[in-house]
Amino acid sequence: MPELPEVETVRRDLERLVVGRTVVQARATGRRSVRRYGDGPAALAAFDADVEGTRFTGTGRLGKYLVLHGTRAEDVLSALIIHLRMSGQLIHARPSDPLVVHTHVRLTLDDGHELRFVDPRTFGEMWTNPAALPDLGHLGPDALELAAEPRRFTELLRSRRTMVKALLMDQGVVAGIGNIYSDEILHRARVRPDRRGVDLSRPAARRIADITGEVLHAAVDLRGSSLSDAQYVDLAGLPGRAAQLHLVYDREHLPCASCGRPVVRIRFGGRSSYFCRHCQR
DNA sequence: AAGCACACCTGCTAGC
DNA sequence: TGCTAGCAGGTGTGCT
Repeated sequence: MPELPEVETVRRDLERLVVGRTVVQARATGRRSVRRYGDGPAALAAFDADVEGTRFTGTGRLGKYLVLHGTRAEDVLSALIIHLRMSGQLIHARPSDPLVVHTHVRLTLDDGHELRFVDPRTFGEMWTNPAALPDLGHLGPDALELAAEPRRFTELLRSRRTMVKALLMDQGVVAGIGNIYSDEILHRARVRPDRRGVDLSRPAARRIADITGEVLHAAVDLRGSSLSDAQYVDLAGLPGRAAQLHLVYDREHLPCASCGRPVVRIRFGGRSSYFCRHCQR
């Protein structure tokens, strides 16, 4: 579920509530959430030992990956890397707060709070990297960073044969955009999702580059998009309000905000894509 | 290169 | 009312 604006909202909450705190106890109970430590029972203890004693010193984000930088007692740098995938949530809770089902990791902090990882579908994961910088080399530039260089973004889009929606969602091309925001960006840029990058006019590619920044910043300002199932919530468990900005996503048959014709949904690479046949060319 | 299909999971809902 | 098929914000692999 979470794309860049949702992950960025969680990062800002972590910066405020978790940075400066030390993990006095780590308790992983969900093996799949810490699967990089192996698939046996020892994986849970290995994760716990890795994280316990870490003092969080800062936060980072690359695309949809969250990074909690930290140091251990012996001044060893480490980074806790978290990907929420489809259904993961990080929740800042009190120990007395009831444990919801699918709580897979609990980190007890030295201020008495807990940082909990909740993930029904168990696609999400967390792991530590001994280096200060996590191994996220397969990712392209972060979408907000690339949007700040619109000429570079424009030429990148026009250099590829791939259909532009797939390009925007390719984390190796630009990191942080998923199914919701790619549809919203392409609608505002008036470009069909199945148009090929090389076939984009320079003005059309430039619109995508400029609008990417606008859409993502606006969504961050409203603390991310929570849909009807409320799977995405912030660190306090509260939904974001950015879904009120959606013009096409999950709006099949509803009128296009520009022309009034119905928004259509097509299957595209195995997932739904929403757009306006009249306004997007 | 690029485009599929599929795998990984649980939960919700639309339709029968 | 109750079952089931289909679908969901993501990513990785492996095959044409």
